[in-house]
Amino acid sequence: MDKIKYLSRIDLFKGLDPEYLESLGPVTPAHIMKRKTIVASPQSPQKCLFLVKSGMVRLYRVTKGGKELTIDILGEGHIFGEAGSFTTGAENVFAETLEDSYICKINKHQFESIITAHPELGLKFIELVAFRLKEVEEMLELMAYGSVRKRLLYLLDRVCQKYGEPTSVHEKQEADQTWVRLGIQLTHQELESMAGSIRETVTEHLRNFVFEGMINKASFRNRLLVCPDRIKKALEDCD
DNA sequence: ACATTAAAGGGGT
DNA sequence: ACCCCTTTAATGT
Repeated sequence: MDKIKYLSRIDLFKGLDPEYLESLGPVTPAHIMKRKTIVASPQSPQKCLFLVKSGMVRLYRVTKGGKELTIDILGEGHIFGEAGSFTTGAENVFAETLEDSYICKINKHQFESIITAHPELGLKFIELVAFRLKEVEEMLELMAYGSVRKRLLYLLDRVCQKYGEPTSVHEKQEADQTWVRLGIQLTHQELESMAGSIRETVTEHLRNFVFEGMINKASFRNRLLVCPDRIKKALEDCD
């Protein structure tokens, strides 16, 4: 597929002159990775920056007890990895594809020469990292003080913002309420591993959410329909 | 922890 | 390219 078109969809390169993208083309070779393959691990010899051109990648840590803690799920256009002293996401993180993905790998030198040649990319990069930091801080507060219900609501809300797609006419329609479909398959296991709970509890809460009309699972391909407004309201009413 | 159900993978036609 | 069977994963109790 068209390389430039892919590049323009990467957050870091969004809104840039196509001419720039042309010049970046040669240094951003892409790799096709099959579903369920490890893209990066703490053992990776090289510290690289990765661009997700298409597909889906899950970042997670493994705790001492062998449990996986999902840090984030990245879709098309997102970047991750480490490049020099800048890091997006923490160290000791595994990255695994959730579906067949098209991923581009940039090593430290390539990254540095890109930034040197295009300083405004450096600024953009800082913006992205800063945004991430904000997300993490917010999450931290919630994890420390929030109930499981609150944490789940928060996660759903965030996933909505990231992967919500507008619903079509055939799907859920209600006056005044917008429903979005999540462009991602969220299993109870994954929610558990993000909310730091146990699966049975997640199942129970999700059942309640359906009952309270905030989410709806009567939809194809296991992708939830969510009503973000109601989620937000419930979040405020929580504790 | 178990039973049921749904999805993914593989092979053959 | 399609369908069916087997295996594996997800869900509900």
